[in-house]
Amino acid sequence: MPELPEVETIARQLRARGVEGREILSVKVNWPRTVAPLTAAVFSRQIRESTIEQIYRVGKWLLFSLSSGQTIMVHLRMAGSFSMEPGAHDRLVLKLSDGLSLYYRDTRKFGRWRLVDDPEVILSKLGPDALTRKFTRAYFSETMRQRHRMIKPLILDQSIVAGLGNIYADEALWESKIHPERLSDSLNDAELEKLFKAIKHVLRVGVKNRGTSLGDGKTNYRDVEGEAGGHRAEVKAYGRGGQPCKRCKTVLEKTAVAQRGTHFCPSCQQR
DNA sequence: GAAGACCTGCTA
DNA sequence: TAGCAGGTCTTC
Repeated sequence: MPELPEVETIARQLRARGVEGREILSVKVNWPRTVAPLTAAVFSRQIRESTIEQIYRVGKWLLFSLSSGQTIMVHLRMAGSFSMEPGAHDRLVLKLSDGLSLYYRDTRKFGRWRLVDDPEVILSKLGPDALTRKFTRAYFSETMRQRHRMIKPLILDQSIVAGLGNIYADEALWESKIHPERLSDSLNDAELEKLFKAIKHVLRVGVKNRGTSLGDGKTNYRDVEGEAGGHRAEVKAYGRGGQPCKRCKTVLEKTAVAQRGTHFCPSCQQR
C-alpha cells in the first residue's frame, strides 16, 4: 500500500523515535523470504552488532545505512509497515540498544529487505524521485513526449519517476484533469505542466498528512505510531467510484487501466 | 501490453 | 465464495 508519502512518513517517524544511532543487538526473521536471496541466518549475522547510522527514503525504498558500510533497503510493497510495539504478522524484529525494538509487519508477505554494499545498484534503475529537484518539468515533458503509452501506467513506472503508486497517480490525474488512458505523446504543453505540478502537489500534501489510509479495517496502512494516515479526507478520486466529483458533481467512474483499479471523473477528465 | 505469481484478509 | 487490494517481477 505504501507509496512515497507513506514511506517518507515512516522514515521521519523512525528518526524521531531515535532509531538512528542504535546498535542492532539481535535479529529475528519470522518469514525467511523477506530477506531472500540471503538466508535468515546469513542476513542476521551480517547486520548484527552494526549500528544504524542513517534512515532515509528514495522513491518507495526505505534505506538504513549501517556502520559496517552496508545498507539495508526495505521495500514495503503492498502491506509492509513498521511499529515500535509487537503485533500480529511481525515478519522481522530488530532488538536495538537501550531497550528499543523495531517490528516489521507485513500481512501479505510481499515486502523485501535487501542487504547491499552499494544502494546505487538498485537506485540507479529508478527514475528521479518525484519530490527531488532532479525531477524537473523539462525531464518530465521530454520523457512523456518520447513515449507512446497510456499516461497512467507511465507515471506509475518507477524507472520514469519514483514514488507514485495507484492512489497518488489517480489523484494527480484528477487534479490535472487528464484522462488516465490518454497517450503520453498526445499531451500538450499546458497539460504536461499541470500534471507535473499535480504530481509534486499531491505527494507533498500526502506527506504533510502522514499518508493515506483507506477503509477502517486493520489491513490498511498505519504509521509507526499505529495511526491511520490523515490524507484519506483529502482524496479526490481514488476509491471514490460512484461518488460525486468534488469539482463538478459528476459521478466518478471506476475502471481498470493496465490491470490497476482506476478512478476518474468522466466529465473533468476527457479522453 | 497482458497475465500470472507472490500472499492474506476484508467485502460484496 | 468470488473478487479485490496501496507493488513489483517474470513470462509470454
